[in-house]
Amino acid sequence: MPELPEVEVLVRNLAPKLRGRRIANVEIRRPRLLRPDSVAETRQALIGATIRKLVRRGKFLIFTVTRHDLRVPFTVLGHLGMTGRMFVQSGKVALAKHWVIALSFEDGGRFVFEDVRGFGRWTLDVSPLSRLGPEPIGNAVGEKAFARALRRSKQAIKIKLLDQSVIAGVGNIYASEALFDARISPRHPAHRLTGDEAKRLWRSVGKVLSRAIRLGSSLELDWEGAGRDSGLFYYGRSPDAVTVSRERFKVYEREGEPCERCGAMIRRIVQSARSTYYCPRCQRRRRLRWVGKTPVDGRRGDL
DNA sequence: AACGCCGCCTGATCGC
DNA sequence: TGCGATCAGGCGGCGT
Repeated sequence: MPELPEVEVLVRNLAPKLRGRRIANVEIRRPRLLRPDSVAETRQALIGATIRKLVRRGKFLIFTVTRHDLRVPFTVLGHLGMTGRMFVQSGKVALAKHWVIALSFEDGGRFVFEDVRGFGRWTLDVSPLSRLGPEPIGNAVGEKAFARALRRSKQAIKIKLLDQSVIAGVGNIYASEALFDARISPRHPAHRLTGDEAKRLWRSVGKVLSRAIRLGSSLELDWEGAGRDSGLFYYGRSPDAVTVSRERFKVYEREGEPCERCGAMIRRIVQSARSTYYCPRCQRRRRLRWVGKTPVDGRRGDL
């Protein structure tokens, strides 16, 4: 599933290929991805427009677009959902099997958004951006807001890491990976994390995501027509994708395998209908001792 | 305001 | 072997 690192690698790859290209035509196969816009609105806005810039925020792709008849640039917000892919094609290449949106450029090239399940987004509505929490990398001050959000919630910390208003860009894979790195139990109630644990977790999230970005850029994958220079990897359930990606994860989808730190068997639990993987020995809950009405950190106990 | 739950969606895999 | 059931899960919306 595409999370922050996958989107970051994708954006770095796409940005130079899209910059300055003028859109001649827009084809839309699944209008649902445009919500709340209509096909007509989208086509009217984009045909004749030029892509100027592409950046990432959380798991969103932010396209900045200009038009001769508009004084100010506007924004298209993209999201890969669960199964989205995007690539730029040149020459005569067949459209990908599950293409959902295709932009033809005046120079003959093409931008393709492919999405098997159609959970992605492609919209002029930028309101989702305002609900995002702090960027976990390259953001020295975000830790404060992150820690504050954790203090407000009694939910398990794993669940909070998936909440994009708490921290932007973390998905199911890297939530487990970050908690393993920080040695924090996925079941620990968010508001019970100490200041030190919150700081450690924030740093682990940054570390795990940064590493994934580094690894992503070193891998090749030939997306239909995207070319072998794409420097992209894709995590999926097909045997090939798993082989490519699995080695990057220390706990994700490793139930029953030994923890690389302590050798204990990695476990899988279900939280909010999503799989969580963790090491039951490295990631034990603190056992709280109560002195009167005040919790005091005790030794690490069982889960 | 926090939180649980549902709907969306299709391909791979499971179970009988 | 065949086929229906189940699983995978990001996110917006809705009800409590």
